[in-house]
Order: sequence, then structure tokens, then C-alpha cells
Amino acid sequence: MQKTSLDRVQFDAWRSFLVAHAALIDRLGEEMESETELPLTWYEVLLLLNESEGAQLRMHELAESRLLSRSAMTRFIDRMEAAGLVGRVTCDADRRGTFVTMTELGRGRFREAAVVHLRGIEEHFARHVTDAEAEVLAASMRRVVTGLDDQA
Amino acid sequence: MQKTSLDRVQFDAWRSFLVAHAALIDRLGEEMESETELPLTWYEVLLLLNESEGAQLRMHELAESRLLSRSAMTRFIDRMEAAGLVGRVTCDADRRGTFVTMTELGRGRFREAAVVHLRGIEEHFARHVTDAEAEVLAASMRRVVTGLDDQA
DNA sequence: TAAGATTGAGTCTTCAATCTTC
DNA sequence: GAAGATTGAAGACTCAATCTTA
Repeated sequence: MQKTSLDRVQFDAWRSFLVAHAALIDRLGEEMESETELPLTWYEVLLLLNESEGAQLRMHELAESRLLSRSAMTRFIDRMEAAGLVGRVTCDADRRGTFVTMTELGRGRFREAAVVHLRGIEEHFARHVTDAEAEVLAASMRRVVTGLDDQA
Repeated sequence: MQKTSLDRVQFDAWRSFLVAHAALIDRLGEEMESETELPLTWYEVLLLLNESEGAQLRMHELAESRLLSRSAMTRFIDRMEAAGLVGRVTCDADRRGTFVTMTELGRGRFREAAVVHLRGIEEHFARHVTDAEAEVLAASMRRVVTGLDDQA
């Protein structure tokens, strides 16, 4: 740490990090789409909802996931709502706000998709990473994220 | 390696990998845009050209970088050409083909941008990763990519 | 007939402006 | 006036169809 310039080892790590990410997202997206008819981004929204308290989130909370801008998220949720996977509920405490909730159909589709997704992570990522490597990777990445957050 | 299901350590590594990537690309893009007026995707195309033999690549070679589809790359290069950063040259050996070349202006803008980009990688990524960690990271990522390629 | 590149149509995203509620 | 969410207009991406050369 505390080096003054970018050396070869770090640069190689950076490049391989980028290439691996692109290839992984591509493959996971293809598999998700072909096996569950669900785009990966739809899965990601369902995942956020599934992990949230009461399976509901505000529009701005979804947008803050950096997945999409606020206005794009509005239209994105429109489409998911039209497909019956999520619903909108006005927020009682603050009537300007809207909660996005997961429907029963959405929950079912999410469960199916989660199986595919987790299998993909295992098959394309985890299988190639030992426990020790995973620990190192996670620790490094957490430091990177913390560094970015501190500077934000 | 050769584990049969996804355990906690690997899953944490996966999540932190995703979060770090999103945050890094976001920040590097913001800095590139604010300091050089160049979108990160434009920089990536200039980088590919700069690294290529003779600073020129065919349209389909650029598209194969997985940055964009072929038709999107056509319009993307239209815009970069209009901005004077790249040019098109018909390929003599195969007159169906087009070479995209870097103009002098493009080279100048690339050099400026590279300074900003490399500084960003150092400041937001490399600084948080020791040499030993970088080696581990690169090795794991290479295995992931090789695995995906082999299955392709 | 196939490969390289472009174009047309439709979809999705973004920025800025707007509406509603605080 | 400010925050939450949406809408309008413009830009950018994708798939499929087209044009050109091999």
C-alpha cells in the first residue's frame, strides 16, 4: 500500500478484473435470459426487493442502487409492473413517495431465477476461486469500496 | 476448487467484486468526464486503437471487444469521427472492410485522458491492493476467464 | 452463399422540466 | 422552497433487414 505509481502487477490485476467482470456478466445474463426469460437487470431489482425489509423499497432506494437513473427506474418499474412481477403502493407516511412491492408472481419468478443465478456464480466464478483467494479478493474489494465511499 | 456448492466465502467475494466494479467504473467515468470531457467509453475505444498494430482496427474487431454491438459501434464511430478523434479508411485487401484509425487530435486527447485514467486506477484501485493480493486477484480472474472461454 | 458494415424501426435511457406533497 | 416521482424530448442501443464485395 501507499505506493506512488501504478506498477505492472497492479495493472495486470486491474485488466484481468475488468475482463473477468465483462465476461461473467455477459454469460450470467445469457443463461438467465435463456433459462428463465428474465433479463439480468430484472432479476437484480427482484433481488433488491427480496433482501429488503417487508419486500418493498422506495423508488429512490432502487435508483440509488446505481442500476439506473431515477427516471429510467420509473419506466423500468412500469414494465415490471405490466409484467405482473411488482406493484406500486403509495407511502402512507409521506404521500409523495411510492413503495415498490414484489407480487406473488414476482416472488415465484425470483425463486426460479435465483437457482439459475447461484448455479452460474458457482459454475463460472466460485469454482475457480479457492477459499483463501476468496478471502483475499473480498478484503481487497472492501478496501476499494471503503476508499471510494470515504472520498465521496 | 472443485467444490460442489456455493459457500459463504465465495459468495461474499462475488458480492464485493460486483459492488467494487460498479463503484470503480462510476468514479473513473466521472473523473474522466469532468477532467477531459471524454466519456469513458470513448477512452476505451481510443485505448484499443492505441494498443493495436498501426493504431487501426476493423469495425468488427472493435465490436468484438464486447463494448457494443456491431451496429451500435457503427454509430458510435460516426460520433467519434464527427468529433475528429478517429477516421475511417477503406481496407485495400478486402474492400468490404473498414479500418478505424486514430487521428492526431485523437492521439492527443488519448494521451491526456490516459494520465487521468491511470491516476484514477492508482488512486482508487491499486492503492488498496498489495502486490501479493494483486497476484492472487489476477490469477483468479484469469482462471475465471479461461473457464468461460473454454465453455464458449 | 457468406462476411463486413451500415441502416431502419422499435425500445430503452438520460437530462431537464413538471406535478404533487412536505 | 425542497424532495419524491413522473413525463417529454432527444439521444443511444439492439435486432433484423439491406447493401456491397469475396
